[in-house]
Amino acid sequence: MKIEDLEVKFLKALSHPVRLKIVKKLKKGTLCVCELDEDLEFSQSNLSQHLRILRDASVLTKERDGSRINYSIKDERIIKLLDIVQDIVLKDILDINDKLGG
Amino acid sequence: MKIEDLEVKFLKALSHPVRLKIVKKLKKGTLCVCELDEDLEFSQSNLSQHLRILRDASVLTKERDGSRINYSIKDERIIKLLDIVQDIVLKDILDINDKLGG
DNA sequence: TAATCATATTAGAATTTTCTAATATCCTTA
DNA sequence: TAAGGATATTAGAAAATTCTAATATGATTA
Repeated sequence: MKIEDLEVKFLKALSHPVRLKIVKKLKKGTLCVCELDEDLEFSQSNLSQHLRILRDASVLTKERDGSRINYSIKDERIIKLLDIVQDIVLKDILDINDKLGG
Repeated sequence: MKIEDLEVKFLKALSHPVRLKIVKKLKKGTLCVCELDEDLEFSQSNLSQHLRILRDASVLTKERDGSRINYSIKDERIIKLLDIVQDIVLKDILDINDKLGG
């Protein structure tokens, strides 16, 4: 697989409301699937599918701990990356409000 | 629209091989549509559609110059962001090769 | 080792995205 | 103002993604 395809795969993994929420939850540290499942409003199998997509794209890693599976963000720079995305989007909202507000 | 939706929209815009290629082409600076059209292997209307998606997601901005339209990256941090994505993916490839190679 | 808890996989329907082809718009120049 | 060049829009078919429901796997405990 070419580098560009991997980049697209990586970005695509983050481009989903549920998956982005999952990754944000993990910014503070490792969580098991059961904890991730808590306030996400959809089925367990769906969560599992999203986790697989995030793993396959190298966003998350998993590790077994007894009967539980712990997930964590694979690379610290992913947190930085999400912060940049947030900044860009926020700036954009502010710019729009400026133009509307006068 | 909520912040998270905008973040997803932004990331989704970048998550397509053609669109990522377009944005990378623009890292060096502004280009008109005709220049972007050059070595991209698909129809003009399709290119135009991708450009709209990138605009709508605040990745690019456009500006008219006579009969031409120039596109550029809206926020410098987008370049930084793409570099981080590349680094993460590259590191991942190297790690995998390490494990395979011994 | 049977039962149970935690997580993963599969199949297929529903939704969304993408592309092509046709057409429209908007600027420039003759 | 007609013609041509540059870009955008639209409709709809094709392809990809997402979700649900059912089932499977794997570890723990009774």
